[in-house]
Amino acid sequence: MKKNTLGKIQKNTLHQQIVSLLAKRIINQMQPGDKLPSERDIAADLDVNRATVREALKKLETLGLIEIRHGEGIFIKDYLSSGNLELFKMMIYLNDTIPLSILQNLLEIRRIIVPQMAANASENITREELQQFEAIVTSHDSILEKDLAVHQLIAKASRNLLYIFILNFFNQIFRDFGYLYFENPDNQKRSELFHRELLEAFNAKNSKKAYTITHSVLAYTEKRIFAYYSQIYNNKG
Amino acid sequence: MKKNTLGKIQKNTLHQQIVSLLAKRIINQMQPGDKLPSERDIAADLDVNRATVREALKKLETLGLIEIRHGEGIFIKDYLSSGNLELFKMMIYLNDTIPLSILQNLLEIRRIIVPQMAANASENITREELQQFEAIVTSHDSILEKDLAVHQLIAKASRNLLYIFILNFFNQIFRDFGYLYFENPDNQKRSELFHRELLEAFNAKNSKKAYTITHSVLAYTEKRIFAYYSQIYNNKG
DNA sequence: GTGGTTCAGTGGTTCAACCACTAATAGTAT
DNA sequence: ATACTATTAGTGGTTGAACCACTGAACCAC
Repeated sequence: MKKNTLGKIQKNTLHQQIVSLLAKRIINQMQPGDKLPSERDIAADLDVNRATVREALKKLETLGLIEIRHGEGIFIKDYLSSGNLELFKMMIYLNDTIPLSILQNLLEIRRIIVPQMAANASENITREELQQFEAIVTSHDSILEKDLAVHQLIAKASRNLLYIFILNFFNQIFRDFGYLYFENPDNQKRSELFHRELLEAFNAKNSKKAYTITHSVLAYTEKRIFAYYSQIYNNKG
Repeated sequence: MKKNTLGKIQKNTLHQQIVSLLAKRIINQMQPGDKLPSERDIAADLDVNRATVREALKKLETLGLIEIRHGEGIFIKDYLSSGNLELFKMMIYLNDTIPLSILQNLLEIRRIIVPQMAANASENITREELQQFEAIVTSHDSILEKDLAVHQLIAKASRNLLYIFILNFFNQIFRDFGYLYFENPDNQKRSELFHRELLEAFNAKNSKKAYTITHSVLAYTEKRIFAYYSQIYNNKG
């Protein structure tokens, strides 16, 4: 079976590896409508048990990448029509770096959604949540953790469940890549300023200001990240 | 929900039933951090095989509802911090009807995102896509299918991958509940008008108009749906 | 043609066993 | 007493073989 020949550290479980393997193969080499080999064939091909393959397939199905039809087989779905954000996230993580275009897409939508979320929050935030906000701002956690916590609090205070789940998506990505952004002290100070200003706006229940402040910091973030990327490309070229 | 000409044949697989069962139990009766019984105990309790339970758990894990730790057990995650939109969707479908508050949340965010998407699309749409748009508008499909297709085309033309995946979320829900909305001829005409107007705006590459038109029809939709709900409540009370 | 039957191939489920990891405990050496 | 190690019980991870349930195609009878 699977001999771990002391070469690599196999941190991932077997079915997780199969998920990555199949996902890459599907996205890069197959077309919607194509039929995958049978579970038995995949298992034999990878030299693993069929149950393990099934667990991997179950995940790919949940992501909207494949459709499993009893008695027929496994088919590639048109994931541009049926894929969900989790699939999008996985596609990002399959590569080592986020392509600039994808990053732009991500930041653009974030800039559209989050300010409105902040505006809603300013109108609905409770006294208790305001205290939590203050506790976050004055805490000594890392700026990344503080920023994530602030955003999560905004989403909660918006009183719109959907905002919470959408923000989870951004936060989960930002948690993995955001440390790079906050290595720059200027960026760190900018976010700390944002937190203080937003807290003020919330205290004043000024939704328009909350919107503007949030939009402003997100625009700043975008500029800085693009500048960072340009720098990389220039150094390479 | 789904319109089936002949009625209700639903043949859920075993592990799908287990997903629903466990999801309901977790959401209604358990708290984040709580420990689920072991896979063996769950299997014995439900009188099914452990492999079947594992497939169900795999799905719940992908949805961000639980965390499975090798050697330790299965724990409820704080899904308000880690759940994704697919979990949100499943929570909707666990009940037979969407609560009005959730529907409001859904429509509100749709009204924020989709107009911007249309504005982007008007600037980036290709000649070929314009022809596809026209083909959709002049086709004889049901208004629901046409509307879904139009939205999907907008998302594609926006040249932002994320819009596509976000729109999938809305479309998948709208596909199941939208037929109700289009039973009303006025709503049907309103959407057909929207399609024609938007096509015009796209042809003129008028992004501002595209935004306004889209925002307008979404606002109309919201009003009609709320009116519909109010009617229901009045009839009941 | 139409409808039923058979059959091969596929996913769905079961069973029993073992592997791998974790936390807690008991035991040992210092 | 303290620190370290070995053991152990319980958990998820994986395996192999077998059978069930569904689908589509080929075939047959009418």
